[in-house]
Amino acid sequence: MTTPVQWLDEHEQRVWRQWIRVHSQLNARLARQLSEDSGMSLPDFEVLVTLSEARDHRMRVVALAEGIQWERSRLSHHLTRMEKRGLIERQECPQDRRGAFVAITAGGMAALEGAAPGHVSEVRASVFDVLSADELGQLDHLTGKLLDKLTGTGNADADADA
Amino acid sequence: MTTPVQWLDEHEQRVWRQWIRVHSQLNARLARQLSEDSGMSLPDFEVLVTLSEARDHRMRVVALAEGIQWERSRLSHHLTRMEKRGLIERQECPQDRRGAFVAITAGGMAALEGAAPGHVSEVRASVFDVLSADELGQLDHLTGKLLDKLTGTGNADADADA
DNA sequence: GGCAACTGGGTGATGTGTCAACAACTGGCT
DNA sequence: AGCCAGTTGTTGACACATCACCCAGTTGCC
Repeated sequence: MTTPVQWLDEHEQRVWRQWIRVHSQLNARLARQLSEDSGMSLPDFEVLVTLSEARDHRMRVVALAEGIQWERSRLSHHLTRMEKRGLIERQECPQDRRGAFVAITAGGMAALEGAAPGHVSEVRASVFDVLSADELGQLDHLTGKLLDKLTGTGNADADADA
Repeated sequence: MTTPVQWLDEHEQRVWRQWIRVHSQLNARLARQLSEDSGMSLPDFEVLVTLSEARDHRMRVVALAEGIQWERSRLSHHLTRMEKRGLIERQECPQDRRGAFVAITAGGMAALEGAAPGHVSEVRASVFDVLSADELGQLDHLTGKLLDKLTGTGNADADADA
């Protein structure tokens, strides 16, 4: 069956490739800055930020995974590496003996505090300083719309007419 | 150093996290679709598309790396894996005996042709069908602006400290 | 010619992401 | 009580990315 495929037109293709390149460039730049400046990866940073915002600086593994939208096994592997470097530690959970807490260590907090300013500066310089207030609003709107489609309701075509 | 760090305000932070999530969700979805549907990864696809557009369906390794903006070693590793699966092949380059051509094989072309429709449909469904013509224009503008900043191809006359 | 410097491409080690499978535990059911 | 389904978190295997380094061939320069 040759279901007619609607290919991307020239404009769409240009935008699509541009979009992909923005992401990869931006990602590469942020990763390099963080790595060179603080010896930490973007995923490390994400984990540390989330833990640092949690009560008692610790969370259940599932909650952390949920918070940063990672698969459990990815998180587990990553935690193992971070634990080896002393950034976080695992703690037993008495309430549910299958479970575990992940806590940010003092060293992890220090690393985070050392890394944050440079990272934020880079984000600012690469993104927000480039955009006008108007453009920031557009970006908000666009990403919001795309995210709704991507996460919202899978197939249900409930359009949020805001 | 006591350089005052200008943190992201609430709005910027929301947009930033939204942006990151759009990227990771979209990537995950496209990767899964391609993998389940055609047993191929997003990077595989990128390589095959670029090769298929080349004259004689082959390119020098450097040119390919340049075209898809990869580091050479990443490409080399990836080509090794793709060669094992019969998607591409390496050929000697008589003009420069250090060099090599990479060519897409018949199997690679077939795989690409099998994969393309589903991939394009997914991109369309996840992105372009969601946006109005106006929004597409905004996205074009925004990504263009960001990319200029990231790659430094912004016009030289604008920047002071270089 | 001869030598240094560079370029094209590859390799190995290590960090990162995904999938499938697993043991340990919980909780509901009878 | 015993059984079974579901959950929590981990592991192993493998694909992918990055870094540092290497080798062979080319180029430039004397």
